[in-house]
Amino acid sequence: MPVGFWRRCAYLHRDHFKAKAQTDHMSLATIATSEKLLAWYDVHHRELPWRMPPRDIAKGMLPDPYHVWLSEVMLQQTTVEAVKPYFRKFLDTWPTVTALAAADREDVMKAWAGLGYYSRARNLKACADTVAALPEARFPASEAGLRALPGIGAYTSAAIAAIAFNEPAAVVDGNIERVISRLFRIDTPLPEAKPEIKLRVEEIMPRSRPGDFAQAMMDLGATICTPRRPRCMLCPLRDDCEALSKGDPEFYPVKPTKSDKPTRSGAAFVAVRPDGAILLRKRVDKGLLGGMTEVPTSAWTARIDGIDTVEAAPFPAAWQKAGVIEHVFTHFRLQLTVFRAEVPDRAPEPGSFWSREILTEALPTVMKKVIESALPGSTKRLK
DNA sequence: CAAGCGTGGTT
DNA sequence: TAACCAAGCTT
Repeated sequence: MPVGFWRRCAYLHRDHFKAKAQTDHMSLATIATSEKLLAWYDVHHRELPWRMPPRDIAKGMLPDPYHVWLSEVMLQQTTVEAVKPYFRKFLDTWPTVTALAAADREDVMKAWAGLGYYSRARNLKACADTVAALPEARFPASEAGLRALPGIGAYTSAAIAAIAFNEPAAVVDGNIERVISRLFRIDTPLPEAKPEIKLRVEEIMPRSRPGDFAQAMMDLGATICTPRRPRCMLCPLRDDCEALSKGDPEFYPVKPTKSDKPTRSGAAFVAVRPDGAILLRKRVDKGLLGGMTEVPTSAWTARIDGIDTVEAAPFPAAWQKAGVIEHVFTHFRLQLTVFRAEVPDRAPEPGSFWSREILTEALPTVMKKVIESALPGSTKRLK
């Protein structure tokens, strides 16, 4: 290939960037960075059930805002692999936001059971109800409009606006905080560094492809610019990364150390009726496991040697110790001593109910552990 | 604004 | 094993 060919290519390349800088109001350097990222994304993007690939975005298509919203709420502090089956189940059961608004709240909680952070499920339903009542039952098409809805905060509103509505919103999640703090070697610890990170994102964000750019940054953070042992040799931004040039990308972002979790303990009671039904009750609609279903338990004390005896039982019965389960929540560890009793049919106390459909109840994982320890096999779906 | 809020996977 | 982490929001 003649030398002139390559010179011409380089020239056209620069010309292309100059044109982009004009239309996107960006500097040449930041254009170069974001163009490298988008070129990488075009080839290496992840295929995800809720995602419209860049080739279709390029044709002018946009993903369904309902799909984007549902996936974004599910993905809050939750891994992609954990979300996939829930996303499919929700879409199968409630194909539109109108369908979700028409659903029973209890059915939504049951479908969310196991995914964690249950305020998300309560807010999801409240948000669906709100959107369904809007003209034409459409999601607001702006970041500000979305931000006002329950369960939609700074990140999610920007993400939906950029991905589903092509609005040039600055999307900042945990991945992007990591990528940006390394790229610009930001020594300010989180969360203090958030405003600076957002400014940097606004700087390098190409106005032409806001949704692809946000997802490209997240894919880069998830697959290349990982928290530990980042694969910098494969990174499309390796030549621009200040942390890499100094040799310490793994050091970023700077975060305060977390204090260790205390342990709480208590007792849980699995009452089994002759027909196999289990006595359950509903937790209040706020706080830990709010709105979810549980077996009767004692209070969970801050002591490891707390109330773990039959004295805390909801009613007298031949309670037998069935085991001890441990569970780790966000801010404490829980140790529950599990008691089981075969009991004759009895009227449940107010707020309690008998259930033979354990598999479909809104039982959080900790309660499935409790029941499983008392009645091995009862929470495992045969398949 | 710091604390509260789940769960499962990785190191 | 314990620590750390994952597409954060609410109060």
